[in-house]
Amino acid sequence: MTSQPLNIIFAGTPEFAALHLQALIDSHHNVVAVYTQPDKPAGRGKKLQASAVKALALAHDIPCLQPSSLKSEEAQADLFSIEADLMVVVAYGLLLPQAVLDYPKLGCINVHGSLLPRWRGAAPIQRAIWAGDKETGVTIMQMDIGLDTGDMLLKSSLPIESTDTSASLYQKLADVGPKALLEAVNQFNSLKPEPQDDQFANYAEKLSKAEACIDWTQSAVQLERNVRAFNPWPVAFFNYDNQAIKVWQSEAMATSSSAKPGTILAVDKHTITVATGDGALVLKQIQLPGKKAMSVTDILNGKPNWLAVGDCLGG
RNA sequence: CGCGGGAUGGAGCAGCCUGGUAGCUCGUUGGGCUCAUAACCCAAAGGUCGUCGGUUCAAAUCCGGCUCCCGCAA
Repeated sequence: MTSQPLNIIFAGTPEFAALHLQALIDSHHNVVAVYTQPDKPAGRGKKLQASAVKALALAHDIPCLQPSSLKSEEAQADLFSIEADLMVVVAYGLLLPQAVLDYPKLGCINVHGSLLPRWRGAAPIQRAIWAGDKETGVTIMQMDIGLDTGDMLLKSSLPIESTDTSASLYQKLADVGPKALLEAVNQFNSLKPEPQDDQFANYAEKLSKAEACIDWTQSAVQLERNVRAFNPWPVAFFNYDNQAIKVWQSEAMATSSSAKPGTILAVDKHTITVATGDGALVLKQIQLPGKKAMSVTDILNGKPNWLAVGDCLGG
């Protein structure tokens, strides 16, 4: 059962990647080096912040490299000086040139957060929710020069619940992903690479702040998905009283109102119902700038005459 | 030193500018009304006003330090 220990180079950046790195560290394989993006100013103080992957690498005394690109000969020379059988890439954020892909004896494999060929690209998990998919998963693939186009080695799927947010789905995939990765690494030689059928491929475009701004002319069903897909980032929001108000929890309701999209149709103790292009969106948990997310009940307790029936919310 | 908001009974807020009995909307508990209720009426409990220090006869309120939370920007 236990396969030959492999010398592995790991490349990744955020928390999701770190969990995969942890799994490899805990395995009988050797993580000989870690690649991650350069520290960037982040957070409130503009302080340089190390990635989750870097933090984990340092904690385990694994050499950590942070080139801003792998295209330069210099960066590649560093890489080629590391003896490795396999390179594992998870949410790294940098493109790997052909020379890098060819370097490890077993090539480079990638853990991708969707059931390829669906949702190739940057935001597969979020886009699956955004599109209303019923199922998603992770795909382990042999990387090639294209964007998430390599041959698939192993898939693991799971259902998307109607209450799943990108945050919750990340968490679920963070459980499935590392297991699938270990399985793939351990049984690497017996896996049969399966080409992707381009016919079913689509691209998971990166989420943007602009996209999170609620367009009330869209359908309530779509907006409700946006709320879940854009959680925890960038978080769906609307404008009211010169403030950007984030929506953390909502519900789509079928109604046939002729009110202008964005109009508040009803306010009760626990919810605010807003007209959309198709149906109504019931707001349940929202957040004001400078405040924590709170239930509509709490907001209304503090600001009784705010958000009243008839008011029109901006997009 | 990137910009900014905030910390007040269990929750959400007001009060701070113009120091002097801590208020509102809820929740909780008890009672009443009702066929009934998450509705309504009455009553009660519950707060060292984030923390440390300063000014003052007197500080939630003015001044300074600290901790924590959050929005923007990245």
